[in-house]
Amino acid sequence: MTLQLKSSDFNDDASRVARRLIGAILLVDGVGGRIVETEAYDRDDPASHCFGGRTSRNQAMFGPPGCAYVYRSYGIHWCLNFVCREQGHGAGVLIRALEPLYGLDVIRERRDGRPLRELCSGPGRVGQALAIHRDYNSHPLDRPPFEVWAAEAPLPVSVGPRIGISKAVETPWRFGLTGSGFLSKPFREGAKTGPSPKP
DNA sequence: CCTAGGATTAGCT
DNA sequence: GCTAATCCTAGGC
Repeated sequence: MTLQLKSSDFNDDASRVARRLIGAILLVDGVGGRIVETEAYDRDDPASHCFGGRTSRNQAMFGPPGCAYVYRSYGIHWCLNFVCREQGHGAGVLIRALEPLYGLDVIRERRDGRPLRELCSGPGRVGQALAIHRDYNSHPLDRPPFEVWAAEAPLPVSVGPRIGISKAVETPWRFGLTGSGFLSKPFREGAKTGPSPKP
């Protein structure tokens, strides 16, 4: 049975939500695919945009869980996060990569005809492929144009340090679908966790 | 007011 | 591996 995630599903630690989102389906106006890579960011986390408290930029992360937090990266890319925890806490999950599955023609056009492997493998690429922009900031994820469907089966998940940050570089809050060809970068060997092997 | 630098990417050496 | 592109926030004065 497939379930559409609602706001209460995001009222939890960002690292747990990030782990649980691996394998979920993300659509924006029907365009998207399977989430294969995420990162968690929390209020008491020097690498997080909400470290140091509320500002005009990060206010969405202090809003209700289950909404989008959209930010501009390097003046060029729009990146999408899912707000976590109870309202006012300040936490989120960065969507770093998708396996593109729905609206491939639209995605290819937005991504300038790049190869399949490069369509959504990186947070800026996801933003471009799904046409993320600032108007989606604070928008609820259980209402159009967003749809997020829960992963259907337990999946093998790799864990490792987050990418592209300069603080808290060792915190292992990056999660990925083990063996996926759509990750932004490979995980170190042995970084696998996931469902315990059946005895 | 001023400005350093960032949860990145693409293209070139 | 190196770095330009490009914007705008956050923090300092």
